[in-house]
Amino acid sequence: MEPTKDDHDLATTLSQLHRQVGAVYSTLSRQFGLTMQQLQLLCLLEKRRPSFGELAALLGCDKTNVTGMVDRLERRELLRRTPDPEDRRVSRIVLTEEGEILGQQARSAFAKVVAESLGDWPATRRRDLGLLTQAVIDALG
Amino acid sequence: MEPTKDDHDLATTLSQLHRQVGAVYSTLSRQFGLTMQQLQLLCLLEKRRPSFGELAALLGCDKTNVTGMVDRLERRELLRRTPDPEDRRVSRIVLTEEGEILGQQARSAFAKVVAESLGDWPATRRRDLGLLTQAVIDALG
DNA sequence: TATTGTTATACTCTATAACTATA
DNA sequence: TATAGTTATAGAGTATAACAATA
Repeated sequence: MEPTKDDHDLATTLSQLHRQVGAVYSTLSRQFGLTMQQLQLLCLLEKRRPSFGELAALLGCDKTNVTGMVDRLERRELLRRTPDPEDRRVSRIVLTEEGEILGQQARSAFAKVVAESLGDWPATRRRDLGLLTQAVIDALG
Repeated sequence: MEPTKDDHDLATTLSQLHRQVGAVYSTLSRQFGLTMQQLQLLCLLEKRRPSFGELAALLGCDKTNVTGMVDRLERRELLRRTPDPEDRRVSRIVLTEEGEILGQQARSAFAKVVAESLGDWPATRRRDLGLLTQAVIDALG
């Protein structure tokens, strides 16, 4: 399907949003003494205990990168490698208590930015935004 | 302002969208033989000839990084440094013809993804998405 | 044989501090 | 003196290819 002018405009707007949200993440991650990728990784581990391959897929990067990222976060005791009882090739990545707390704080910090930016929006507008955003996620996925 | 549960949910959804769009960019940039940051830089130069400081602000990174990024893209003849006639300390960054074409192709490729994903949405829904996205950008900015 | 995580390598991105040339 | 771009340095992210352990 060839993109129309309207598709281009929508794409530009989505790009700007992506850049804007990235800027927020960048600021937050520095406040937590983490890189953006580390912050993203920690947030992804909420209620997950993925293998290295699964985490690579979630992050959209190669699995060889995950080894180093996990090394660095494990050195700071924010997460742990644990063996998978069903397949001895597999290691699962689990947050430590400290990592759990930091991830929770990071998610709250981002929610606070949302609250401060969109807190005075009418409930219907906020609901529309949530529904449309979810729809875009589904459509892109 | 303290975030409500609803703020948390909205934040989660916006995070997912950010990750999803990032995945699209990641795929596209590899198709163009560029890193994601290089692709973003090229797209930013559409109709702009920023100084190094201005480009750093647009990218949300330190100006020292820009020197290297521009070096690498200049080596590939996608952009050029040009002197600013009004201030001899300043260099302005300008796309070459080749860079212009590549940037155009990249923007079209992203627009094509949008067309393929959201092309069958009703016009009103697309307009709502555009307006709400723009509103979020303004609110966050 | 195929898959999981790892290592080695090379390149890129990122921030800090110190430098130069202009203003 | 202040600012714009650069350099040096160090750490982190990224992809490719080759490898050991396990399936």
